Amino acid sequence: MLKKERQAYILHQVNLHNKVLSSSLCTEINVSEDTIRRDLQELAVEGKVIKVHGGALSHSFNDVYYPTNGVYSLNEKKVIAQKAIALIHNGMFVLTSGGTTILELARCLPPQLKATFISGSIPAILEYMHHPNIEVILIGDKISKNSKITVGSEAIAKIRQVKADICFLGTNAIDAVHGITDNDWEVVQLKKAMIESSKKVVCLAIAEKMNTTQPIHVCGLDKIDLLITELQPDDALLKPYTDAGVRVA
Amino acid sequence: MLKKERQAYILHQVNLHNKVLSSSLCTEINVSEDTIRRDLQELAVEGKVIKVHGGALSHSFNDVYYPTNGVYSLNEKKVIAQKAIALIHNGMFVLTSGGTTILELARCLPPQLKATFISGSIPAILEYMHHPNIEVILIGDKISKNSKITVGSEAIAKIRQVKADICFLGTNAIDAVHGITDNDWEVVQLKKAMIESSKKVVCLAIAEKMNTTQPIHVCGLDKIDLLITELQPDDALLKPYTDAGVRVA
DNA sequence: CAGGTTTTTGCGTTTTTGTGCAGGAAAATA
DNA sequence: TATTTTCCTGCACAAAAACGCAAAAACCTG
Repeated sequence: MLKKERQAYILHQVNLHNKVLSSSLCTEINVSEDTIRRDLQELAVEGKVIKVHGGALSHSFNDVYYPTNGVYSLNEKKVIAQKAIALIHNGMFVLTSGGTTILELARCLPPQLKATFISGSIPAILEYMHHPNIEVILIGDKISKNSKITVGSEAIAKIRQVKADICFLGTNAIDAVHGITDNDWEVVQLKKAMIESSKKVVCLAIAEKMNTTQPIHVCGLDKIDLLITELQPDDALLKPYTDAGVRVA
Repeated sequence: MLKKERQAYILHQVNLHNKVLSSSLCTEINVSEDTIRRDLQELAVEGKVIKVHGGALSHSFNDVYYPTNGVYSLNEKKVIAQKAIALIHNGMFVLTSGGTTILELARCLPPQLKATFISGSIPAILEYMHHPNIEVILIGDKISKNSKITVGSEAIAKIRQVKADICFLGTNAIDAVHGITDNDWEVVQLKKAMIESSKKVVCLAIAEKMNTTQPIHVCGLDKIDLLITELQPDDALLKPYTDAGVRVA
């Protein structure tokens, strides 16, 4: 990895999360802590980041620190993302839907990972594009402006053509009886196709979405190989799902 | 292998992967590392690549990580965008390439306009999505990270399926003798397909790009219905093109 | 086409750059 | 205050770049 490349990655991380730890960066990029420190030093004198003890901060950090907004339930989603990332290995073909949880997954992908990501979600694609080592395949078709995802028969046909190793579904509603449900007919069609085209289906859901339903049926629990939430696997909330035969993490 | 040939190959690799290592290039092309270094040096002073320790980076590398602030020659591009917009009417199917000029066109679209825009350029698509009344069709395929556009046979096949009313091409180089040329093989393939799929081909170019050439041929002037620049139609610079039968605006 | 010039390329040698490591200083934490 | 973490300095080593040089190829040119 080139020096400039590494610094660009660091900068991207800083701008994304508003802060970076030198300790975590050095394990991510697999260089010594000194190198990271020197990089942060350089970026600091260039005015790109603010260097602090233990890492660096984004310039806009001061502005966005007090309002604790950002993405809704960000920490929960980070936990989910980390669990999901553990399932992705080099060389895999990964199919993903859209949604903020998927977005967080995209942001947290380790830079050394070499895999192919396939999606029709514009925000997700934008994140994948920033990654140095992953190949990005975009599913094309008409764009649904509110869900920012490509929808339509062409998109579904394309998804049917791929055979992915794993599929990550951001979930709007999941319930032990009704399985996964959603509220956008076209998005549901896509998710169905994605499930059919993947060897393994992983469902990402924050606990809040559990035991809720939406009007349109996506699939039953039997189609789901793994359910990832921010909870501990033995949490009582998850029992109905394990009882139904779904693995949880 | 000729020197020019080699440099074109290097440039292509840089544009394709955003970076090249001198070490890998010299084994690929089978020349000494010095030669590669000299090539990269030359390409760097020509502004084609950014030379760094260990290899070189694409110029658009930075854009991938830091959002492009000041667009180059913004005012000229605004003028061009306005002229182009005058050609778009309600109900039209519009095919566009990528590039900052196209982006400016996207930003300046009047909000009442109802049309369908088709593109594989991610930045362009993002702009179109913000528009209240236009339909957006995204051409899918593998994403080229440096040009932020989808490239590949699937994308070309999709473009061939459409029959657009008008096609706007952002232009890297145009010349009265060689016509339109570019430096990325895959992007050229797309542009060719777009030209074939459109009733009318409009070429957008800032004057600076005129009378310059790039290694790869896109099309001759005979394919172009209209050439839009920021210049007055009777500007002397445009004479070679009007003489060749191209309408200018 | 002979002779000279320029361009291009490869090979040592020297210099610079990038990186990691060790030990002590400084800062945060308890 | 004690202890851990982070930081800084100097140093060593390896990789890459710069430089000078020479051989070879290409190219003028009368």
